[in-house]
Amino acid sequence: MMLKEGIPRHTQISEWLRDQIETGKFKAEEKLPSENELAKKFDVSRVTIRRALQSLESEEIIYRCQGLGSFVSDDRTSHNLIQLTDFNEDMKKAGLDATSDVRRFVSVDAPAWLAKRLRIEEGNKVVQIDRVRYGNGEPIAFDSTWLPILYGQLLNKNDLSDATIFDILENQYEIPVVKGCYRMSAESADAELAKELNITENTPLFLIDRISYTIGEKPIYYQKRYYRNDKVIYEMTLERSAEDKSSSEMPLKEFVPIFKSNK
Amino acid sequence: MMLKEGIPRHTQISEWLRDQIETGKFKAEEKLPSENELAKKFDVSRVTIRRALQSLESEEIIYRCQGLGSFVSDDRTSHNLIQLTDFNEDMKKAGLDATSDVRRFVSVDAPAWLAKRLRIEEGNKVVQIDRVRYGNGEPIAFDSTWLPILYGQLLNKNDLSDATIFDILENQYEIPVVKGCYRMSAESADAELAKELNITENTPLFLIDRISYTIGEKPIYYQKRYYRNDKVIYEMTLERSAEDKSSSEMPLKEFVPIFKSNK
DNA sequence: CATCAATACTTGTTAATACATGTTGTTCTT
DNA sequence: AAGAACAACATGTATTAACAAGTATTGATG
Repeated sequence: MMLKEGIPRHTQISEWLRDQIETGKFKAEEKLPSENELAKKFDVSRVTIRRALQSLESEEIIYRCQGLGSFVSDDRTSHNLIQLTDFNEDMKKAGLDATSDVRRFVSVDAPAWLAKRLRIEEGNKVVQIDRVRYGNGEPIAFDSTWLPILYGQLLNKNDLSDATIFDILENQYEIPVVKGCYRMSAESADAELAKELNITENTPLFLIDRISYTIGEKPIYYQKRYYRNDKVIYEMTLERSAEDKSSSEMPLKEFVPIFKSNK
Repeated sequence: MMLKEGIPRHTQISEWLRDQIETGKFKAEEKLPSENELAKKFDVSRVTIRRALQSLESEEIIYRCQGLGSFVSDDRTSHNLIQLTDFNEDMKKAGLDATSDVRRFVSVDAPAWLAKRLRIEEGNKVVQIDRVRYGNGEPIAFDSTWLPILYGQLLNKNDLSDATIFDILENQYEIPVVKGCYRMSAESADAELAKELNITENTPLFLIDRISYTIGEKPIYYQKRYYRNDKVIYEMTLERSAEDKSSSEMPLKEFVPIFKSNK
């Protein structure tokens, strides 16, 4: 096995292992080659192998047992991290077919409350996009998104049926979303929401309110999404590790929307 | 500096450093002694010191710069961890005075939906506790808590004005909460909720639904808490680290209730 | 005075080596 | 057949050694 120059060997080895695990060459709970075998394979010292394995261990990608070996962790679902997902991904995970209808695609003057969130001047132009989101053809959510004209101009009404805003900005224009600030609350459906979501007026809706930022704490868009309360619940799990009973800090294991079935 | 036997030196050294940092002997952004200095101080090899520092680095308690040294991290607020807090703590952080009125403290037969959540048999006795929660004297939330009789008998109506259930079980009876599963949704206020929270009927409320577990995945209690939507918003922030732009996984930085002021 | 080179410090990488400790299966004994 | 002892192999701990590479200061040079 050849190693490049210029990059630390332990880094290359842990990257190689990470890749093998991610692509399924080493499966969950499978035993990895022993330290000595790996050392021989890469022609490095055992210390270097251990350095590589330590990285993976601290990321909880593998775990190790003295006398037994190193193994691929099973709960690869979350390493204290949660995924920032968009609507389509969430739906796909839930096994639902995601579609959306664009109901409004206009340029408006930013009111004060919006300007503050997007860190722009009041009255500046912003693009507003209103969409109904469907899961298996049924309305699940309604959202309004506001983008500064700078970003809004990059979007095109037609693209939005297939791709998400997240997707387009990140993949087509290399504007990554590096931070998201969510707010959760409840609100009752007004006439428009009731009509679009096919529910009666004043039904309570679950509202997620989000500002997405790109590099340098720069807001990209502000989004308000109203979920049909009978269709989706957000769930999150916190777990305190067995060792550390002292603090009440816990890593978040999951934060996922759960789509309810029709019953 | 003396090291004990039986415990790995690198563990003792990283524990010592962790303690020094936590108790403020080394302050945020302060430079730690160099690896060689530490090696001399503890009379161990530099490799052992590096092993100790690596632990702290992977926990993001310190960071290190080649050529410069090792420094205490500043953002000790959250290391991918979020705190599992109870109502009183949340209120205290927000600078509000937390009080509660116990409205119901009864023993009931567990209906099917509750039995499932608490992993007990349908019809088994559970203790139900309904409380109104106040912040600075104003009603903020209403919650119902159900505990299997095993845990419920440990509680006493009078204790619950001051202490939280969380508190009593963990501190008085050493039953730690090691896991919490939260569900968030919206619901409209029924007559009782409207009366207790001093709002009009059918106002949307923000509902947090929680199962708390102790060691061994054993449910301790199930709680439904209705927050007044005009008083509380839950906020959370996700951040993607600068290096790792590949995955869309982000550590959760905060998940906190925000109490709105009267306006 | 500004610039560059030397140097003294820092952390980073890696090897070679030794022994400790936990796990498992084999083999010898009873 | 059951149990004890052992060997083989796994990871864990720790040392000594050397060199690489980044940072900051110092001092000589133009």
